[in-house]
Formats: sequence, C-alpha cells, structure tokens
Amino acid sequence: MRYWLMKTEPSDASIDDVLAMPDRTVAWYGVRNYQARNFMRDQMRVGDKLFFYHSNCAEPGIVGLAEVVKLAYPDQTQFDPDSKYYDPKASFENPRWVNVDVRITRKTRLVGLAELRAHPELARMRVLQRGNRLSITPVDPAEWRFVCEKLLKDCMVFAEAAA
DNA sequence: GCCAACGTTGGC
DNA sequence: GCCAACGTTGGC
Repeated sequence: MRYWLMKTEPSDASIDDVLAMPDRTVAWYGVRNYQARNFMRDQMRVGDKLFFYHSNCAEPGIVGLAEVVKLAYPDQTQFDPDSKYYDPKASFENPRWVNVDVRITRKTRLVGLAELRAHPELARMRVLQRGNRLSITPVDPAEWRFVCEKLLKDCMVFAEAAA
C-alpha cells in the first residue's frame, strides 16, 4: 500500500464539496500532467491512502485524509468538448488521461504549509520543495505516520461528523 | 497581481 | 534532438 498527496483547488472541489457527494467519493478528473497521470495509472491501488490538500487558495495545506476506492480508468472529461479539460487529441479508442476515484475518510484541521515546513521530519516532502507544481506526489510512510500521529493526534474530525 | 519554476510546443 | 517561446502552477 502506498501513500500520496493530492492537490485540489477548493474553488473547484473543496473537501466540503466532496463530503457532500454520494459516498463522499469523487472522480479525480482533470489531471493533465503525464507524471501525475502515471502515478494514478501505474502505481495507485485500491486502498492506497492520501492527504487531501487545498492549493492555490488563501490557506493552502492538508485538510483531510482519503483513500483510493477505484483503479485508474479513462477520465471522461477528455472526451467532452464543453469541458475545460477537453483534449482533442484523445479518443475513446486511445484515451490519454485517466483518473482514480477517491473517498474521504477524515476531515482534519488545516495543517498549513508553514506548519509542515516547521518539522524537519517532513522536509523531504515533495510538496514542500521549491518550485514544486506536481499535483500528485508520493508520500513516505514515515511522513504519513508523522502527520497523522504527531500533528493530527487528538484532533481528528470524523467525516461523518463533518458532513 | 507578481513572478519563479517548470512543462509543453513547435520550428529548425 | 535542441532550445526559445509560451503557458500553467501556485505561494506570496
């Protein structure tokens, strides 16, 4: 089982938006970067866990925990001319982009960038590196444990309670 | 809104 | 295959 960090812009799909969806599950459509796509296509398995991260907003940071509930399959938005994620070079026969489905397991307090940077144990996290733009990045098991057991201890908010 | 960083495109 | 131009990301 692997661990990941997945970015979303809250103006597009915030954690509260996803909590309001059926089964607290969302298709992670719209990824248009090959490296991020390959992570979903080649490495993600059902049961992988992830940090749900808000980016490009007033308070960027981790806001929840989630898990992969469906293996990668063709991203439907690439076929839709009305979608901003439409890709004219993609076809049903040769889809270019895929997505997994993700279910929120916990809404947490905001763990912001400054707080993440404050811990040497997390210094190697990809999301903290200068110039990082990748929307999906692997997370080390030790980093996952540190965030969950040290930073989020006693302040876990259950998704059920938050929904 | 600024701008550094980085990915993609396309002419050659 | 090189690389300049351009577009996007995302923190600040």
